[in-house]
Amino acid sequence: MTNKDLANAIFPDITKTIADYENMYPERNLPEGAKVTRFAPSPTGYMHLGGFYQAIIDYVLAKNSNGLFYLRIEDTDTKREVKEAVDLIYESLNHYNIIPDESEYNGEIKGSYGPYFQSERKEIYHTFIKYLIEIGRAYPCFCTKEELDELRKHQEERKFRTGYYGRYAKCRVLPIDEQIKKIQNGEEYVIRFKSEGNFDLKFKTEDLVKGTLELSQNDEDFVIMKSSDKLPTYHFAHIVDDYLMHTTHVVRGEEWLSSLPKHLELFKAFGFKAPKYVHTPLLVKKDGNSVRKISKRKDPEASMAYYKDKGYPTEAVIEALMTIINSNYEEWHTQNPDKKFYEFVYSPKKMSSSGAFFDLDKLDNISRNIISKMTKDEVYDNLLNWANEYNKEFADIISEDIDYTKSILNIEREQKKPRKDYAYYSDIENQIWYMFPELFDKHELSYEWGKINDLNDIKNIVNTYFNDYYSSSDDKDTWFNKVKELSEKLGYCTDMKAYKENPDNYKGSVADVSTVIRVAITTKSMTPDLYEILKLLSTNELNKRINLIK
RNA sequence: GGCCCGUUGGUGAAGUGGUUUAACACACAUGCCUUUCACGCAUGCAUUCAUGGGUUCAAAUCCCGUACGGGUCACCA
Repeated sequence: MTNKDLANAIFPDITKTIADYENMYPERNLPEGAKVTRFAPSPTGYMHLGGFYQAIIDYVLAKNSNGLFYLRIEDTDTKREVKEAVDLIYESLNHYNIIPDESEYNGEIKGSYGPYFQSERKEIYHTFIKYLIEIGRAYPCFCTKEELDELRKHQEERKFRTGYYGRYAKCRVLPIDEQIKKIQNGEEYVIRFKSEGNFDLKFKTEDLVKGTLELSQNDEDFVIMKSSDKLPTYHFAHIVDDYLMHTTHVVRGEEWLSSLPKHLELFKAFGFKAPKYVHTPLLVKKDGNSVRKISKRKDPEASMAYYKDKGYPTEAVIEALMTIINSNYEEWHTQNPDKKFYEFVYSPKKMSSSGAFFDLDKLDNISRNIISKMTKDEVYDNLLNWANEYNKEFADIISEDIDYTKSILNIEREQKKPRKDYAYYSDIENQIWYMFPELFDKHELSYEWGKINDLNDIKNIVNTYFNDYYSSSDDKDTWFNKVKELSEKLGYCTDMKAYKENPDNYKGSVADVSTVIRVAITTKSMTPDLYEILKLLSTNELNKRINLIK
């Protein structure tokens, strides 16, 4: 009985060899230095910010080098799989226009290195495992869950390192004929890798972010194929897939660092060259005094859906992430405003090696700048897209008179330093509702009167102004001169300098009068240019609002 | 607990032995501008790089210890 007999007993139907697959998936025909990267999420829930952040790195790395970026779905854990997760992954990438060069979705396959779902690659994995068994580097293990629990307990009590290794790996010394007999008897088993490493020996390896690492060799006979569905574990699938798909750079979270020795030993066992690794720092969050990994459950902003729901421009989210990825991105971007984010040359070395804090304030600031630089048409289109999905009622209102809505969005926009009122699309309604009669009528009105808050004074100012002074055809200077005339007539100071020097000498200033008019019409004390607002509202609407003040 | 990684301001960080009195951006504060707000402008915000020691003429930068934080120790990825 030889290892070959054992391999055949386990995989009687596998007839292909590794060489067959190597022929099927030849070296990619790419320019010198091209990087092949992949985003390899497991479909266990929604699209996580941390995953997206890695996808961006993959994408930029590929684009930087005229390489290729593909999407591989790591669905080997059937228990944790969530149905819609794959859709969410695709939708998110699509929303941000991070389009993989190769992928598989809804039966549509792009690329010839697939399948791109691990669950469809079983036969490939089995071929590679079969080879490992044949050369004596993998074996079936019949230990039960109870036995393994027992082993761990035993090790913990003695303060030994836990795990299935060395003399604890009892199944690795089972005679072959016994192994075959158990299999033929239908006993449950997993396949384990037979490690040749020595934990007391260290080796050096390079990580593109962390630099040189000194790690202990792996000596664990870890599971490479599960018993239940005969699917490989992550460790094994990673080696096979990234080898056959010719991945040159593996970008993943630093939580994988500790299993690197396992992966490296596997590559070595096959005689394959390992890819370069980019272990990215985790995205963290301040929680009281402690810092923790950003969490799906506790932090809504961990989900990519959060940014879409709120209506952040996609460029803003990407820019915020790029800033974390390489902090010199921002400077580069200001110097190269017309370049695409993926033209930025990403440097893993420049990446911070500690956990990065994703700052929502910073995102808002970036987003305000981006929206402020859009044309009114762009803002309108983006707003409408967002509203159609998340605020139908508002979508209807802003679609009624498109030009009118655009005029509102255009207030103080076409100037060298446009206003930065909006950080995200869901915020816009809060800031312009008073421009729409139907929203104004529905709104519970609370007037933010300022210094002048006596109702008689207010009514006097407003009535006199609109009866005797205001004309919708006035230009801006005339308009403001009239406000001044009114102020003068009513005894308010029109010279702001003089007023500020001796505020007590006056009952108020032209600023206070302006505020009264502003609040009377909009209810708010802080709005964009009042002149523009008055010009946009109809005379009827103005009259209605004036009469509303009681 | 073992192993691994990390620690520069409220945040992202620049910085790899001397031109750093620690860049830049965000946030915050104050002032100016201004009919409000926003914008813009100006100023302030780490006498110090977790901490102790060492190497050196010279250290945030190199070495060692300590503390703290994080990751990982599954038939999960």
